[in-house]
Amino acid sequence: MGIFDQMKRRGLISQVTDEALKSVLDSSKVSAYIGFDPTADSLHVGHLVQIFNLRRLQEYGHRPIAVAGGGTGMIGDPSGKNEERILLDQQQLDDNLEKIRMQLQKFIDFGEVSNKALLLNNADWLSSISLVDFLREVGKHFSVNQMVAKDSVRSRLLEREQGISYTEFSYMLLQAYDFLHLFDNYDCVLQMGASDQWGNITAGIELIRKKRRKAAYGLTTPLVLKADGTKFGKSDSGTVWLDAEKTSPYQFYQYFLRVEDEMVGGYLRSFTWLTDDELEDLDLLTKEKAKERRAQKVLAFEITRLVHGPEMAENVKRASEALFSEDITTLSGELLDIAIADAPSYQIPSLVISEGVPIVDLLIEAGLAKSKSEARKVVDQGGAYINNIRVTDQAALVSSSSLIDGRALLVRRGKKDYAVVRASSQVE
RNA sequence: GGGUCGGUGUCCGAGUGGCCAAAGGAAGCAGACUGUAAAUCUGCCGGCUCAGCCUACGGGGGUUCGAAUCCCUCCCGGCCCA
Repeated sequence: MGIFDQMKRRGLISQVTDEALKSVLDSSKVSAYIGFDPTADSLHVGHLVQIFNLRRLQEYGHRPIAVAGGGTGMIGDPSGKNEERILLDQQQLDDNLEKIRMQLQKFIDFGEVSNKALLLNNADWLSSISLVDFLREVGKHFSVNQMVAKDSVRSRLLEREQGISYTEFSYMLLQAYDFLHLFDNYDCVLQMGASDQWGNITAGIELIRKKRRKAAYGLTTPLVLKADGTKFGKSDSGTVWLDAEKTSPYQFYQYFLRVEDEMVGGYLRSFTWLTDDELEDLDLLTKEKAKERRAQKVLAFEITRLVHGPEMAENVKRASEALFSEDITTLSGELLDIAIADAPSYQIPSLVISEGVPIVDLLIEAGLAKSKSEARKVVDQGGAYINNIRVTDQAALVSSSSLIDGRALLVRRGKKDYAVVRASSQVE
């Protein structure tokens, strides 16, 4: 089965500009690109669909091109945004770009294979073109009438309170120019992206058609959503990032473990390389033995493995199992260490804990509450636990007697937020 | 530049001199039920040295016993006109 059918089967295709794309992909090796604007210092799970698509392309022998938006990032894509963005400064963009570059390299092979991937920065060609040239070469081919009709622009035009600046209005032209540039210099004939990129992608295809009289293709993937219809990739604590510094592998794993039944099948298809048979088996298990959450477990493990590596996936899986087991206190010594090695944790000098630490302070120190008021409320409402035992007294002191194996204890807030508190011998 | 409407807590959005830490909704948090799911129900939802105090209704200044509410000024945004 070709890549097109494979993607289709997995529900990864929202729209294509031309059905002929299938035969193009099946009968030849092409170059295709996806752009990533450096709007933050890390990519997040929402980007994974696109990253994995590049990877799929490569597996099928095509050449993936990842374009880092050093140039377009300076402008700001209005697609999917209902308000004008704040412009990022150069320094921030550069920093972001560098981090994103590092992340992309983990997923796509830029090495010595014949169809090795390319990583380009559109600032290289966008920042050098003069405005007058750009308007003559690119702008001339677009009618404002059509641009205004594009979803990303129209919604902003219709909005009462929020307009759109000329800067953002121009964004689609820059992206169109990117495609033209890649078409000319890298034989790139396909651009992919999320469905909100449709307008920008077709703009590029039109530009190529008008200027070069050649065909280029576009393919969009469905926007990944959560069961409640909101955007995927936002957890309670915010965006789920790929950067382990911003979202710990433990939290990352947990996010996918908690995916709703009705979404898990789709996520497995988007984010893993399981075979059709495996997928169907898991679908069935979700349906008939939902309680076991087999699919969620596979999803969480697989995606953590892809993003953070097999070893880390194993560790956080173990940590999750240990933390959520009832008899945490019976775990001891070595086993405890292994279990909680990659759980969120912080250290507290043993001298301090031997004097007793107020539960309220402990919750804050462990990062489970933002203020004393919040911590008190949690205790009041019965949401505070030490070693999985509920603490209801606001004034309760936690002392060394709570330490498991004399070394660590477990603080929990609510059902699922844990922190491991380790006692350290040095006093700082 | 002119006119006009607007800027309220995480977001949306009421409030037009005291009863306002500010209606309502959403989000979020905790609890119950479950499966670390969804739905539902209950409570909470600015901070603190917590029957009190402090900080908050774009910024600054003023009027007043008292302002989110009135006045002045500045900043920001929408729309219309130039």
